[in-house]
Amino acid sequence: MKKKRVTLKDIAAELKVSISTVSRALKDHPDIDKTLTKKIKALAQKWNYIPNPLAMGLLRQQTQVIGVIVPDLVTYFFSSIISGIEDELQQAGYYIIISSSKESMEKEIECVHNLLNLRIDGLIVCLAQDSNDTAHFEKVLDHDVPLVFFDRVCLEKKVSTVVVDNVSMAKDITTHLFENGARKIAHITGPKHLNIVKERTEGYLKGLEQVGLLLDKKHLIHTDLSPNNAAKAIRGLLSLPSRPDAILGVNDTVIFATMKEIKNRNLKIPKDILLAGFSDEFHATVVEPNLTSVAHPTHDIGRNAAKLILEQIQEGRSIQKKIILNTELHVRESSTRH
Amino acid sequence: MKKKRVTLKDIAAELKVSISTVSRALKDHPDIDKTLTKKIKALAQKWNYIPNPLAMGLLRQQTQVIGVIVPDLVTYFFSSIISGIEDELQQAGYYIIISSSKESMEKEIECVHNLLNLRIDGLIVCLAQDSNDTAHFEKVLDHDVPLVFFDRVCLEKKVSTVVVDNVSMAKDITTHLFENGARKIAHITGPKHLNIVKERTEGYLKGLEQVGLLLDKKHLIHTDLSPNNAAKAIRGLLSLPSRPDAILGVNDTVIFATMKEIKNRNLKIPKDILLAGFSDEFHATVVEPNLTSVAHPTHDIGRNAAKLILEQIQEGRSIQKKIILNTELHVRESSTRH
DNA sequence: GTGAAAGCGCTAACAG
DNA sequence: CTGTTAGCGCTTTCAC
Repeated sequence: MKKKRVTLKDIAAELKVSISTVSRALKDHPDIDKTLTKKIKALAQKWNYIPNPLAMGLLRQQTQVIGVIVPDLVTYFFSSIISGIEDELQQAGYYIIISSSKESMEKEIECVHNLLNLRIDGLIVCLAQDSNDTAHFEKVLDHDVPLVFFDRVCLEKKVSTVVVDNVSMAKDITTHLFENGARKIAHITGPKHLNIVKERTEGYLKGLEQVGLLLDKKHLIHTDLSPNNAAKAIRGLLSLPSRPDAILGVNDTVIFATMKEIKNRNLKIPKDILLAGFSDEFHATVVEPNLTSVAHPTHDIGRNAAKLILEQIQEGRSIQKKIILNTELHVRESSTRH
Repeated sequence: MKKKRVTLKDIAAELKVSISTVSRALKDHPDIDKTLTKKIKALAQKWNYIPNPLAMGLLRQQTQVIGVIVPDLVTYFFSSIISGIEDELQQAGYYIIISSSKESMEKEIECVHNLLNLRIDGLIVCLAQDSNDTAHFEKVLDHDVPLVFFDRVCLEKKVSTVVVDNVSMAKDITTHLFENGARKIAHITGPKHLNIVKERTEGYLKGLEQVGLLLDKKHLIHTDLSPNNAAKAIRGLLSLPSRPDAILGVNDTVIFATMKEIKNRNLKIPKDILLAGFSDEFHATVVEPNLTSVAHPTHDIGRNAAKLILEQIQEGRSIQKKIILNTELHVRESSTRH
């Protein structure tokens, strides 16, 4: 037996008043008789009345649902950001629907359309790695749906973003490697169109310059972010006549692949090769040796993205803000020689 | 400017026909004139008409949304299960809303109510660790909302579940530890009311019995699943006069805490202590030494839970099925002595 | 073949 | 103070 949810109609019928009276009473409309209000509220309570969000949504043309699109669900970086988004949005009475683009633009486009068709009230996105077109996001803006990017961003002129200072992060980490004795510092990174790749590469180059090292072009490798291709890139690096004595990875996928390859060759970290990355905080202290990495404030990234969305919903108009969050370089065994 | 979504009304007005004609034409109703149908479809296409899910939902009393409640979002085990659920449901045209109970029953109850109030079409749950009451799930059944549990389950008489064979898993792993020389095998596990705890403990005891070891009661520890309390439990174990020479952890949290404590004491794995756990596959090959663990078919757990929900929605009635999926014992360095 | 009308649950302007 | 009405977008009888 489907236990039908109780509606205003049910309450009105029981109390022999009109639906609108019930509706008003439940929102403490001053016009309604206090005693009646009490009676109505009591019954609503007793019958466990909950307004039907579908009806409300239809009326107000809003769903209380925020879409979130991430490249994947299973890495700590993204799941902890989602956790932050959730914490912030749920106390504002919003729900989130999470979709995974699986690092594919095609899938990302599909996700955007699905969510738009669902009539979400806002959209929070981290770009897929091969997302090099913005038409689908323009469409989001066309529909006047609040949009926020985090980490991997685009359309920065029009859309609010939550990011970290990739350039200085990469620069600091590069000079740190130099200070620990590295003279041939390689950088394995991702597709060139991604802002995080561009910025981290820029920081890496600035770091080299600052410590007076020249770039060996063979030491700057653009690959994609998949473990297989990262591994291939690393094998290439390790076979070079000018084998690097330090590797800076663009993210954790790259770093873990790197560690495995280095161990396979019986090279030691940090003795033979220093290792550092932009990583997700969690694994870093579990692997051996512990990994030096830039800790992103993942939970805060999520919270801030959520706040920006809420702000836009309240303001009722698209705003453009850029929030830059602080990171911390966590120096651990993988990059220190004493 | 809010670009209003186009409605049947808009199309009807443009073509000077009635709304119902448009509605019918779009679903290829045989009554409607073929030419008219074509014209209507063409305009709908051109204007990018998408039915409003809110209106449909109100009409049909369904939302196409499935709720998912997990103890947390940030461990690989859960996020990869969610990934499986998503893969299955999205191709069936359903969306998922994920809530995290943060291992708290109170929060879990809140999540259930929130989702129920949202009028979800189904609910997939893994119990929070301190969830020892079922009233909130009875309420789900009362409302005739399809319900499926995975991994940590309850109400098995009435509700469909997706699980693994914990008893034999735990037994196998225990005998495996014995075969690798362990004679004092400890088991650190969680709250007694959880099925996975009960079953794994049972398997552990059966394993001991099979190889002819007697249980040292000090070696079976029930704690909660938090890293801090796990660590405390492990410190206790390691300080015992009868210090164990193998530890079986109930999950990855426990195992990682264990590893750290063992390393802190300068004990070696596997030389001094063997280690094995029920874990989430991913970290196991990243830590040093690689961890022996039972690999859960996480993606499949998710897919199957989703399938069970879809089945119940289609059948229109609550069914009770129990799907037991196979696991694999991945033997790695942490438990082998040669 | 096509249109009019009712209804899903709710709110809000308009009457009394 | 309370009821009536219209309408959010859609489907589905029931008429013609």
